[in-house]
Amino acid sequence: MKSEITISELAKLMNVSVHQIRYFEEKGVLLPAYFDNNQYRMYSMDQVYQLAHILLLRKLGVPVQSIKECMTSYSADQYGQLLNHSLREINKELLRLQELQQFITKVLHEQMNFQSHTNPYQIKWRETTYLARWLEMSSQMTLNAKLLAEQAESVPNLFESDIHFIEHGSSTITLYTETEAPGDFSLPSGNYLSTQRLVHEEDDLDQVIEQFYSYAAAQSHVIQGPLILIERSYLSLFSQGQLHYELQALIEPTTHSEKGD
DNA sequence: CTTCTGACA
DNA sequence: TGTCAGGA
Repeated sequence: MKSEITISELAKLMNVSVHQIRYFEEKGVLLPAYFDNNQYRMYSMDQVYQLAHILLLRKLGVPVQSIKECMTSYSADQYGQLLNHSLREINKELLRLQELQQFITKVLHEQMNFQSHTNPYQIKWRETTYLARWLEMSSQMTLNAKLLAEQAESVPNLFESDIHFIEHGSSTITLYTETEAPGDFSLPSGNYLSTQRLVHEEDDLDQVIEQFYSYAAAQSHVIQGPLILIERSYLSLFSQGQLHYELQALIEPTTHSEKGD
């Protein structure tokens, strides 16, 4: 009996597809031990070891194209460098995944937080927040694609961040993203009146803002500083065609007696 | 039933 | 990389 195996047996043994084995052959990295009379490829133990090496190199990120010269001419030292390099790549990937993981949990938390409140208005304690200026525009102007495209400095994951719209004075609105201290601008810690809304049209926002101020007045909250509009476009994932906004404004530490039931 | 080549998405 | 055709 012959000790060689067919391509499908090799594939099953090594947990790869038959196609992939032929592909390796096409690229000259894994030749069969011989061809049977019926043109079937036959593989022996040598090929098994060889394929194991190829698969290992693939896992290390070596493209199939370069595996040939790798296996034929690499010194132990060069393999050391290769291993070191892929270790660095893996660490980068790990970091990327951890950031993604953080983002996902953040979205989940914010989504839960948003859904859970029956009263649309809340008072939130906010620690000092540092903001990085990213774009300034006139109050009249609405944010459009052209404006974004023309902006030279791009924020890495702009639409995964909380974009703060703050009106300074009456004619300009500045867009900020959160950052580490010191930043270009900071929001003081304190109690903020907050409301979160989903809006269809950007124009609806004006009404929400009006309502916000009337509510504050009705509750005798004295608003300090500018209105802060936070856009979380990533939360719109849960609601087709609507944008998620949060309005916040610092309120004066009221001394009203709140312990009445 | 298995594999082969070649083409294609 | 998977899948399909058409032949051996």
